[in-house]
Amino acid sequence: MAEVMDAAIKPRQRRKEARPAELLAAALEVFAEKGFAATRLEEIAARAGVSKGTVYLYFESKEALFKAAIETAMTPAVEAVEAIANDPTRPAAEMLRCFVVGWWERIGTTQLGAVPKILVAESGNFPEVARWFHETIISRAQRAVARLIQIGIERGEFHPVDPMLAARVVFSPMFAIIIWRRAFGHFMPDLPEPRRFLDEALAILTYGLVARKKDES
Amino acid sequence: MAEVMDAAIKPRQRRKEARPAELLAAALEVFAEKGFAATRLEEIAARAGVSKGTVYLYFESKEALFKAAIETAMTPAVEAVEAIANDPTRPAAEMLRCFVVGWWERIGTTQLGAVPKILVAESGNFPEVARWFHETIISRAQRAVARLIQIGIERGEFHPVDPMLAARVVFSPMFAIIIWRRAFGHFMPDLPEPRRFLDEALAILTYGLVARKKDES
DNA sequence: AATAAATTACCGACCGGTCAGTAATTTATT
DNA sequence: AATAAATTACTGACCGGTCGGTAATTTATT
Repeated sequence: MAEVMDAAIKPRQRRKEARPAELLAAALEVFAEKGFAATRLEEIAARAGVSKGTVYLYFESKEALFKAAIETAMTPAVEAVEAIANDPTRPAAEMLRCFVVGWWERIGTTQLGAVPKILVAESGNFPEVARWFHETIISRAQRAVARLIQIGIERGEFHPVDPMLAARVVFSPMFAIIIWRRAFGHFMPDLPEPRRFLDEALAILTYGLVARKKDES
Repeated sequence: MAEVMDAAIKPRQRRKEARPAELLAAALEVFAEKGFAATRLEEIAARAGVSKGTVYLYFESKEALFKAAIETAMTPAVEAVEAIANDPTRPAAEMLRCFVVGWWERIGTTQLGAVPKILVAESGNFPEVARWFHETIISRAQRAVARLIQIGIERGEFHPVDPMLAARVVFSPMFAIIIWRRAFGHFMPDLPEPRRFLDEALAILTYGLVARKKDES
């Protein structure tokens, strides 16, 4: 929005350094809204405050722009996310909460939250990108959670569940809320506050729905 | 496959009654794979064993075909799914399991499993369809689960959670596995057996990850 | 029963519009 | 003035949608 207005006021600026990043941000936005095939390069260009031709000064093709947008958006978040829950001094349940909340705040609430939806949508058309995403993002994060659960089990804090399966279970509510917000959020005023939802999810995941008769937590 | 071969052997069959259903099935398949914009009508026609022109004998437009494919696929499943868990004589946890397993078997394992992925992908381009899907499928099912949880709470079988939030939490693993299978299943041999995953999810949701010191379930 | 006439499901070439990508041109910067 | 950045005008491929024609089927006629 701001870029577009600037562009209207000051057309034909020369800002070689800033263009790629602005184009990538705009691309992520539009791809997230419309999917790959339905987005027009002209719209991306317009949102970045340039004309279509300019896009080709910085990117080979639409597909290259697409891949670059996803990779540059996600990669810096990966290490940060992986490190989030690596403080084994605290109780396992607390580390789990830290991880989920941290992931939500770093991915779900930001521009990056668009990426899962894009990849689900385009997995059929871009299997290589989907594979890359799954291996370097989802799998990696799930392995981290699985390790964390493994520690919890070894310490006797958790039931002896299958760590990898349990990691996926823990992941599910986060994945679901990110997708739901982006896909159905517009016309869904009754969508729960994500933090409340995640808190409830964490509570259920840690203590379960079933009330014990004897002792209460 | 069989249709295509038959078509190659016996071109130009006249089967007015069978065409619409075959076209809808083929459409659902291709739309699920490629998304709306990227699917070519010619491919749908080919998979249904007819030519492109024939599609327009039975459907107004690509968009009409898209909507029809989704609606006719989902609608018959809705009532069945809603009735699944309406036997309040059994324990709440058992009803919950019934619902999740039933949903998985009726939606997840069939052609219908493609619909959630399509709608996530196209929610930006077809807000009306997405809204319809959310209201008549997701919301409806979640309300059913919420009612079920409410009963569990009133009976003292469940903790006093927020039923609507908890319903979404229960829904998440099912939603996630359906999406994951369709989006990343092809190149993911290590994806868990869905039934094992759902069993683990149910176990965690009902009893929680945290082990109680005093009594063991 | 055989054949001709009428009907209609189906085909596929074609048209028009759209859009990714490119080449020619203009404008900013040094 | 030289060059690099950005725009504009253009091209060609592609695809949704149409339509004249064709072949399968039904009905009428003998």
